[in-house]
Amino acid sequence: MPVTIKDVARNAGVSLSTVSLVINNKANVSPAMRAKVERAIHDLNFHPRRNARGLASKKTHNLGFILTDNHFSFTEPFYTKVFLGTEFEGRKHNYYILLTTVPKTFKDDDSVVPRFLLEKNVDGVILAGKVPVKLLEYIHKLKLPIVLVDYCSGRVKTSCVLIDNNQGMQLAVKHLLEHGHRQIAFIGADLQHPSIFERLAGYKTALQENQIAADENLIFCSAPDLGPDEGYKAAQELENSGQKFTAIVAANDAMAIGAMRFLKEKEYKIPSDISIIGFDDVEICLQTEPRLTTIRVLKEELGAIAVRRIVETINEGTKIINRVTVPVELKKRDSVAPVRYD
Amino acid sequence: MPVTIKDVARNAGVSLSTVSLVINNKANVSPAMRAKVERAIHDLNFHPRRNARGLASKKTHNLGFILTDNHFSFTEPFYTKVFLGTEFEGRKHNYYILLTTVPKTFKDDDSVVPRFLLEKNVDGVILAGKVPVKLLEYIHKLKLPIVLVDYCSGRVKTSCVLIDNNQGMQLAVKHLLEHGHRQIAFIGADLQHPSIFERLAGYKTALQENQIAADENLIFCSAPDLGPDEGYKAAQELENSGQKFTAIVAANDAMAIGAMRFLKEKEYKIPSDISIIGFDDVEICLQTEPRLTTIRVLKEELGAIAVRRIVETINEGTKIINRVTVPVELKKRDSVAPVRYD
DNA sequence: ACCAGCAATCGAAACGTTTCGAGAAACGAT
DNA sequence: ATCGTTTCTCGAAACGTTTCGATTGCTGGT
Repeated sequence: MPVTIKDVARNAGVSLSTVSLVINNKANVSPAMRAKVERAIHDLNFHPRRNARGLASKKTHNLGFILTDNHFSFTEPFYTKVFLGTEFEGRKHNYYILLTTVPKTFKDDDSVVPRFLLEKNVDGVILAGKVPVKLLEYIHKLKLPIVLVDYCSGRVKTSCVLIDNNQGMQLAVKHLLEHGHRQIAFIGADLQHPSIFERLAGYKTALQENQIAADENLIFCSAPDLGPDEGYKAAQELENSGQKFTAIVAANDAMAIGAMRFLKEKEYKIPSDISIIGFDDVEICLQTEPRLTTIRVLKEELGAIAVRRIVETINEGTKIINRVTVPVELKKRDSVAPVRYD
Repeated sequence: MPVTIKDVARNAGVSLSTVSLVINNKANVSPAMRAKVERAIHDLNFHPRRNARGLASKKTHNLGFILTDNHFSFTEPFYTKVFLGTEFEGRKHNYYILLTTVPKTFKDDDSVVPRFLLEKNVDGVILAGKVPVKLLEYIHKLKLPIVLVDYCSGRVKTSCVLIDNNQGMQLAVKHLLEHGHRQIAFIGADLQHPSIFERLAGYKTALQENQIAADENLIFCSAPDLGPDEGYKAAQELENSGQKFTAIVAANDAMAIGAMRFLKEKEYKIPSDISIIGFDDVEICLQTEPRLTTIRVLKEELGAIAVRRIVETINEGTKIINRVTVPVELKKRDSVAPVRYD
């Protein structure tokens, strides 16, 4: 019943293989033949089946997108945007994205390995955020192209799409310095994650470049994750520590928002008493009171670049591994004010 | 190189078909044989290829998820959650979800028809929000199972997973009535969308049940979409109209948030001057100032139910069309206060 | 002892493409 | 004219499963 390549061949009076050549835009088919076939394809409204093509060509035209459970729950708005970026870019290249999460304690065990890997149902894999090295090694063994987003592993060499974390945090700190702040606290989390580490590094660099000694007592990185509650607690610790501070930079917006909640509960006025800057520019920043000044990260763009990279390596079979860093910008809003001298 | 069903058959000393029977858990295979085959499968670490299975069985184990461009951009946090609900429930049933958007002016044209439909790469389709009837008819012709989420079409009969909009809005309005409010405005949008229409209906019902005549001058539904900017404008119109009002119910949270922005700019205090209630309970509600009282909708659950329904109809081949309505609850937070008499 | 009926197993075709190598046709150089 | 190339087209095998009908071997009723 459904129209197949056979029907097209018959209708056009050519062989199956010729039709296939036309479909796949291969060279060495005469214009006349091509026209005839295209006519038939159009007349019959033919569309080759993905499954059949996949079996014959060993290409699925799917890409896997993997992140860890905890990244997804704590920083969902961020990674959701990245995913959407892959989805839309994927469509342009005729790829669908299969999304899945893995536990961060991944081990090489069928019950936990993403099904699309077992079933060989993807042509490449994009992984976002810090992912278990075991998983990377597993995928590497499968000989599948890999692109990492917002992470880079020393153990397994892959292409990476990175955020300019260091530069971003420098922008934030310098912005505060320009407003006269000198006691600037940093609240973050697990420094195992390179992105957070880099943000902290950027913080230190910016201070040093302005002849200010980074004070370890103003750095709070004991939180295990990057959620608002962790931000709340970090701000709490900061205040309890008795350290004087006039501004906070947070490792991401979620933490900044949590910190704002704490500060407001304590009757601090933002930004007049305390200035604060986030990182990522998720949508909520526009709805906070005051609206959160932050470092804008082009999240969809990260995903889109990852897709382009992986499609390239699929098509060209090139093994070239590269690393691209996506720039970042300071998005000024209402959570920063000049320091008060009183 | 990769291990196939053939290798398993050889290793277990049985025929291809027997292995297939075991893989698919079919009846009529002796325990002894089953054990032997399972052993071989495990020893060889065999996993059948999705593509090959798909070609032979005409099942892709993919589901399509479609929404319209404008729904996605204006109410992204809502539909993203629904999508995530499908994704996670899909995984439990061994289905992947292929996400795509269509323009709301869909016409039956290859450049716009989702590729997974052309390529016969899904076993069923979930559509969320109001979708073009042309698209429904197109999918219907393909004989694919369809489930609608947060929409129901009179033209094409399908299963639907619905929100109890009417009841939800009644809860909201009654909550305000209990706080003494009598002039309650409704801000919404395009009444062509059944969900919005039902919410408005719930608003009217609640008022009538309390012997209050619904005042058409307090109803603002001219916005084309449901975003914050539309909420802002609706609140503006409301205020410009000169009508007295002490509370607002919004057709969704995004509009409520926009309205709050307007009210704050005009120096109204929320909730002491004006109370406001949203609908959907998206995450931003927790970050607004004050935190937005709203009607909680189980968004992931909507998606999950849709997947279960569609998987049932795929497996059982049943043509049963049903409609399930997911209940809703009032989530009290800080944007409602007793009316002031002054 | 015989046979109907059933359960378990198997062989072969089918699913709808791609791809590879072979053959035919056209061409240019000698 | 002849021959070696190049260009175009085709036939057939291959991809890795599922499925259907056929076959074999049992079971139990007579």
